[in-house]
Amino acid sequence: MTKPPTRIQQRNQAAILTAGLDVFSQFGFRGSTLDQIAEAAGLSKPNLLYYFPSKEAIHEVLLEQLLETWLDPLRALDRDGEPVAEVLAYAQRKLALSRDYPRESRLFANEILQGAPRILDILRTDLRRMVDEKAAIIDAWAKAGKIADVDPHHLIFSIWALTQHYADFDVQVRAVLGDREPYDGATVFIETLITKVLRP
Amino acid sequence: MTKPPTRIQQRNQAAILTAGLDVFSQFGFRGSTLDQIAEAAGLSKPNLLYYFPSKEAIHEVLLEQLLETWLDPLRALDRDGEPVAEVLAYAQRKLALSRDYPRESRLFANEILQGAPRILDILRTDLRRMVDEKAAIIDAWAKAGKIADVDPHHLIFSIWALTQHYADFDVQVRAVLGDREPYDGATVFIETLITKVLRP
DNA sequence: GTCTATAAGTCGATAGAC
DNA sequence: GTCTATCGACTTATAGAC
Repeated sequence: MTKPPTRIQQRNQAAILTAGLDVFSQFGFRGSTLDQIAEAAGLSKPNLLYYFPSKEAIHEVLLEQLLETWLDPLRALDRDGEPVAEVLAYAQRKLALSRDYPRESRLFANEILQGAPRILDILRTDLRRMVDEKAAIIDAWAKAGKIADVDPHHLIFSIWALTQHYADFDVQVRAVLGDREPYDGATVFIETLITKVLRP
Repeated sequence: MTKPPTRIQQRNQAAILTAGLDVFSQFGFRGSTLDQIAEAAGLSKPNLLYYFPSKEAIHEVLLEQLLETWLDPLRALDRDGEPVAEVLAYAQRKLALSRDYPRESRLFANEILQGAPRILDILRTDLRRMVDEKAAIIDAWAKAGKIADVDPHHLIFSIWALTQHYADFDVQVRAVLGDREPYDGATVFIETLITKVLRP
């Protein structure tokens, strides 16, 4: 019998995961220390390790939580919808993820930059399967003349690149834009871009 | 009087910088160790520190070398050229950098992800100045009706995002594409995309 | 549940022999 | 120029008092 977590357990576990997300997303797994995470969580280091058995365990939970929701926008792409509207909606959902969950985006970027040691199998199986499936839908739309005939895999890559850039390179984007808010212009630009690219 | 470096010095310094690029680009500054770099360079750790005074010094040289050439493609964008061809050529030069210097791209990505602590000033001054200058050129082309009227800053961001994605997320791109070579499709796709986006 | 204290190992960097 | 040996600080993780 596993006892339900007390309120104090829930609060501390949540604080540790939030702190871990802050630190891991900035410095990557190897560049992060338990001292940093413990301080950000407002706990002592031994107390942190009372809730999670190791540094690796915290990182693992964060990656699992991330992957759970990361593919939802693509999963929602519907072969029975209006083609251009479907791709546009996908890109805007992905951009909203970058805006609302930039730390999650950077956690993912760090993992990929380091060679994806913990999720490479998932990329090669689950991710590849879903991308191939959605690419086939886009290709069918193109062959039916409903959208322009562009490479569907690279179309999906371009949506990933365009949207994640605003989270992962946030510092650079803001350094160049100064006081202007990035996401206002990004929303308009990406809509224009996709509309033009897909016009037959 | 600084003596000219001997052949053995040149060889070891080059080996250390190459090794440092390998390691720093994968794990970031904090996640990298001198042991890793020394082993990759084929030297003992103390011998490595005979050539460079510190870990920071190796990283600093690598970042300087990177920044020297990183902005060359954008610098070459010429207001007197044919507008669409100029932007296309810029994107293809940038894509070639990703293909030929992926470690440099990932070194830069790691630095930005960590908040750009060592180059934030450069981003806010030199980079911003050059982007604003080139954005003004693109804007003038648009106002003259030579290309479509898109936000020039976000156009430049989109070229950065699209091209760097193939270096920084190389593992993911290859996991999804399987055996297909990424850069063949990317070259065609990006040319199509930019042509369509810029068509008035 | 939370703490202090500390074990056990790794890190960047140095000393000194050759 | 290159090595072995090592210092002191830091890092993950554990022991045990409260």
